[in-house]
Amino acid sequence: MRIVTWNVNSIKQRLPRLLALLDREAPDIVCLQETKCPDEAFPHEQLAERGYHAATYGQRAYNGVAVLSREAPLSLERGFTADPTPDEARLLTARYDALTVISAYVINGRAIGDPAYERKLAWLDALRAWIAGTFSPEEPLVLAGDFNVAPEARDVHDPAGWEGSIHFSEPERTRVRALLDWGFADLLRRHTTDGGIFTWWDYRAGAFHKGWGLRIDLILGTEPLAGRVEEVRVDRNERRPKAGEGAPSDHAPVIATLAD
DNA sequence: ATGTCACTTTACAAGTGA
Repeated sequence: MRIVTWNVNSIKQRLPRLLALLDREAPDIVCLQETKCPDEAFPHEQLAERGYHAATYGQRAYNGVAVLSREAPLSLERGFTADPTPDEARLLTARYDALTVISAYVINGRAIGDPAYERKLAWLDALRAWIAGTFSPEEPLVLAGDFNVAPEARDVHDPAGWEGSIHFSEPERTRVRALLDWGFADLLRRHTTDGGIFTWWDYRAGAFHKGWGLRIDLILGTEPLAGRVEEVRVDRNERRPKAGEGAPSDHAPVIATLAD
């Protein structure tokens, strides 16, 4: 089984690259974030031609998440109980026979001390509480998406420079650890201990070219899935300006392969 | 720290969020 997560920064802008990725990787599950697309405008037809069902929770202009799958989900849930920002389309749960998949787009937070930063921490607290009250670590569950948090120093190109900044403050890292403590594994860390693996590079200042990246896109899985990890990699090529049709997202896809 | 991108609107330029 292959699971992908990708913050596409507009499904409309990234559709040619997404379709190419489906052809190239043949994933079973794809979690998308920042689709920036109302549900009725989602490109369902092009995806159906590739054999994918698209479960969507979108809105105009901002946010928006989706789960693509070869099999139609048994049920869907948009948002979660006690979401502090219920008007923002940031979380979608799709249930299948073999597993449950959550696609999440965590609040960016802008800067330490910004009201959005406090909302980010509260959102992650509420998410953990909902997961703990809804699921079991014994069941096959995936929580994948843009966490807007780099978990550890090895996930940051310049840890000393980033320490205490947005995406790499201790309160944010504590929230990610709380999810791991509940019973998730960071699937990439089941495959490799290497540092310097990044999933996001700022569009500005030539950050990608300079290697100024962070690993903030994660695929978390409970043990029934984490125990089956064969490989987890980042498709950095998707971040290159001329690698595909159209401009790149500022995020690269994360691709996990699990034993069947 | 900021050399961009995608989106929106009392739209052909400027503000916003990231």
